[in-house]
Amino acid sequence: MRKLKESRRPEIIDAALAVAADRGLDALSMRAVAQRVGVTPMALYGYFRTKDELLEAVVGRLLEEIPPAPPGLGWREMLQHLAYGLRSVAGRYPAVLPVLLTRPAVSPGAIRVVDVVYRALLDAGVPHGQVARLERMFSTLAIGHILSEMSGRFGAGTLDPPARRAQLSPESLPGHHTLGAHLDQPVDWDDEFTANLRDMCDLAAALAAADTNPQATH
Amino acid sequence: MRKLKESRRPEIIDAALAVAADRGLDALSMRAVAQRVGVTPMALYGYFRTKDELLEAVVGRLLEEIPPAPPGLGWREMLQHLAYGLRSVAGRYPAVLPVLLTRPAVSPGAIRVVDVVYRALLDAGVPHGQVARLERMFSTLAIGHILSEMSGRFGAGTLDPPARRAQLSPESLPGHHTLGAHLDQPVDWDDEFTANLRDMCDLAAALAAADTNPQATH
DNA sequence: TCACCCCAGTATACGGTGTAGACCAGTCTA
DNA sequence: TAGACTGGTCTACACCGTATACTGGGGTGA
Repeated sequence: MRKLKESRRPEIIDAALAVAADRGLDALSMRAVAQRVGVTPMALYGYFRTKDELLEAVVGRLLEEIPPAPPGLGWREMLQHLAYGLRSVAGRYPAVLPVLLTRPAVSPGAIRVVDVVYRALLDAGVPHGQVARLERMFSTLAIGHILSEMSGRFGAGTLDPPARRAQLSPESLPGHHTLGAHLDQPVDWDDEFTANLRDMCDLAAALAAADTNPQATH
Repeated sequence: MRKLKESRRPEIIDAALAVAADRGLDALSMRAVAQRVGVTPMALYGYFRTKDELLEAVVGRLLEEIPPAPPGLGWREMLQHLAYGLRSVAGRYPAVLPVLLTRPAVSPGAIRVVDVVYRALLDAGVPHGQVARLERMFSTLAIGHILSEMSGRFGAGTLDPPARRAQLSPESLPGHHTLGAHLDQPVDWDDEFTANLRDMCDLAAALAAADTNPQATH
């Protein structure tokens, strides 16, 4: 089977998304997808050469599911709209997130998303030479945050924070000691995501200002 | 086996790193690690309750390999030292990187690293209530950048940028069109990493300034 | 000296995974 | 009507994480 079939690709991608959505990360197996489609596992290999390839297609579809921004938004709102859209889409299909951070965005849907970010940053007045970098920074942070949050990196691991800190002598962790109770308060990840987003926008604004007003830099 | 043994943990972690380093992350199986140690797979479960727990320990060891910062550094230099240190360690064991972004940092080594960031941000004057968030933002960005860079997300994928853009009608990608040649220039990832780091430090400084000088916000 | 227990490590097995390779029933075409 | 193509099946392989049951040897108390 040199050339891949096209006909049922969308159907398969849908099935994969459905499986990821309601049976979770680890359950996204070729067998599970195949069963959902109503077909033998090996039949999928007529449409995708490997599971990885299927996942890439899933990511493409996922980005296309981000609703397009309503017209007339300011650049901050556009970036917010995109980030929240990505977050909610990712929340529905957490299993494919790692793929998002390790594969180049080559599908048409992905390029469309990148273009929205470019436009927003240009609107913000970020110098042309820095737009691409800032887009990478923005997407890295957004995806990284969502991934960390959903995979549990921001969680407590096997120990809760106080017990964890007790492992080490307090005076060897002056930072933790100074912050004290701040560290034990529960975090609202929605708020944190919003705050990070605001900071990134401020950063873009600062870069824009530094460009039109060079002596203000540093 | 309620309580875990300690004696050979370091040896096992070393073996895991070695396996990941020279056979890739996919080959990092309990069986492979066990073989490296010269023991039966099930013997590992006397030292780690699950594979996940082993991976957490591996992350810890990796962070411990970051050389400690020389004393007397300013907060920007401390953050830089840490970020570059992480980047070079990650370069030695690229396969373990995804683990860094998906497991909580609970080992003593990891906590030490987090503490260094806390101290730097406190030195910078970031308000106590925002230090933890900024640390997460900082680490997410640093790890995310390194991971993206090393896994090829920042690369061109199967198409080079011009060909990729040609897939879509140019007028549907105004951002790409406006940026034009800027997008085709090769990127120096060292420079980009440094620039992102600088921006993050500026962000911290801005938050600190907004705190001591509230009317300057927004 | 002997019996006991503890403990590190082993052996086996279960239910899962991705996927290679051979095969097969229809349908379309020469 | 024979042959090729197409879409799918079936079987099998090598591997995964890990639960359960076991074993051989050293240390200790009687």
